[in-house]
Amino acid sequence: MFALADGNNFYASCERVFQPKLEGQPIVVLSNNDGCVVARSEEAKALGIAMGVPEFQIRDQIRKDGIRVFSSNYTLYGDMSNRMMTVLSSMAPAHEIYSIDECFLDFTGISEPEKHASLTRDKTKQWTGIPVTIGIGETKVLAKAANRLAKIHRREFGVLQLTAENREQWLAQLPIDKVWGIGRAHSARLIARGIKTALDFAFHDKGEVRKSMGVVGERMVWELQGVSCLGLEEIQPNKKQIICAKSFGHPLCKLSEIEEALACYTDRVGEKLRAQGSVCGAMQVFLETNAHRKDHRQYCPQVTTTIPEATSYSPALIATALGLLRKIWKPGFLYKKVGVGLLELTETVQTDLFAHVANPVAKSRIQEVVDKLEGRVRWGSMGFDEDWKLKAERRSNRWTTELTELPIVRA
DNA sequence: TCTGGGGTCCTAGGACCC
DNA sequence: TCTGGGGTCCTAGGACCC
Repeated sequence: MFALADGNNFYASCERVFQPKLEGQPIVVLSNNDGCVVARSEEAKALGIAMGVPEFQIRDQIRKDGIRVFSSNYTLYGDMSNRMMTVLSSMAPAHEIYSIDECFLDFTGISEPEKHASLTRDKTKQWTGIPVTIGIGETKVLAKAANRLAKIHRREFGVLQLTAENREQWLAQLPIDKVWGIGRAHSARLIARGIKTALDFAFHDKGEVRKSMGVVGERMVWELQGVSCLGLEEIQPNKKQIICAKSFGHPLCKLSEIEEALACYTDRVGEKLRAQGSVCGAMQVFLETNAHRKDHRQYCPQVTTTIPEATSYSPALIATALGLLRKIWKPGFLYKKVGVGLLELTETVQTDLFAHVANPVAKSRIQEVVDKLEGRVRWGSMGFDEDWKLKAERRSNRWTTELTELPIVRA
C-alpha cells in the first residue's frame, strides 16, 4: 500500500507560513528572473491565472485583482521541504522523497489508512504550516491518481483511498491526461482512439499499449489495475548529470561578462558534484539567444568535451568550461542564457597515464578549505560585479535560514 | 521591454565486434 | 547464384516528470 503526500500549491503555501495575513489572498510565485508564473494559490487559480503564463502578460490583472506576486525563494522552499519531509517520514516505516513537495510513504500493514493519512495531514499542517493532500492506493500510479482525485473532489478532507471496491468508479472520473506518466503527446493519441479516462486506459489492450508507448506505457496499465511494478526507492541514487543554466537579468554580448556568469554556474555545479561525492568525466557548455525575439538573429551553439582525468576541483572545471565557451562564443549576438552541464559522473578517478604528475591531494585540500568557507571566498574568474545576475525583485525573506531575515514577533 | 530550470528513462538506428 | 547469428556501445530524439 502506497500513500502519496504533496504540499498544496507548495511555493505559495511556503510564502504564507511566515506571512499569515496572506491567507485567503490570491498569490502567485514567479520563476527565476521573475519570468513566468510557477505556483498559484487557490484564489489565484480561481481568478483564471494559468500555470506558466509570463508575468508581463498578466500585469494589468495583477493590479486590478490585487494579486500578491513573489519572486521564487528557493532557499525558503528547500528548507520548508526538509521540514515537511521530516514530519511525513516520521509517519511511515519507509518513504521516498519524490520531488521538492511530494513524498511516497509505505502504508503497508496500516489498518486504517485513511484515518492514518488524516492524522499525518493534521500533524504536517500543525508542525510546519504546510497543508498537504494524501492519496492512497495499492500502487504508486494509483496513489498518484488518488491524490489527484482528492484535490478535485475531496478538497475539504484532503485524503482519498482507492480500494479494489471503489477503484473503477474513481478512475472513471480521472481524465487520461491527468494520469501520472501520460503527458501531452500520449494523451492526444489516446483520446483520438477513444481512451478518455484512466479507467478506459486500465482496460486497454496491453499489447497495443506496448507497441505504441513501450514498456513504460504497459507498466502504467498494470499499475492502474493494481499490480505494482514501481517500488519505493528509499535511497535516492546519485545524479547522472548536473546542469546549471540560467537566463541573464538582461541580454549580454560581451564575452567577459558571459565568462563570469559561466564561472559562477560552474562553481555551483562543482559544489553539487562534490556534495554527492562524484567526479565528472565530461562537460557540456551551451549558449542561447532569445528565441522569443523573432527580429533578432538566433545562435544556440553547444559543445561537449571529455575530461581525461575526471575531477571535481572547481578551478579545473572552470578552466574547462571557459575554454569551451571561447570555442562557441561569437561577437554580434545578444545572448540570453549560458549553461554548463557535468556529464559522465562517477565515483572513481581513472588517472591519465600520460598526464604530467600533478598533486591531486593538494588540490583537494584547497577545495576543502574553499568549500568550508561557504561562499566567503571566490575564484577570480567569477568576477565581482554580477551585472548578469537574474532578477528577483519581489523575493520574500529567507525566514528560516538567514539570521538577518528572521521573522520578528512583537508581543 | 518583459517569456524558467533541472532532471530521468526508453527506443531506434548506426557502427562495430566476433 | 547463394549471403548468419548474436551481441555491445553510442547517439539523437522523444516523452515524461517536478
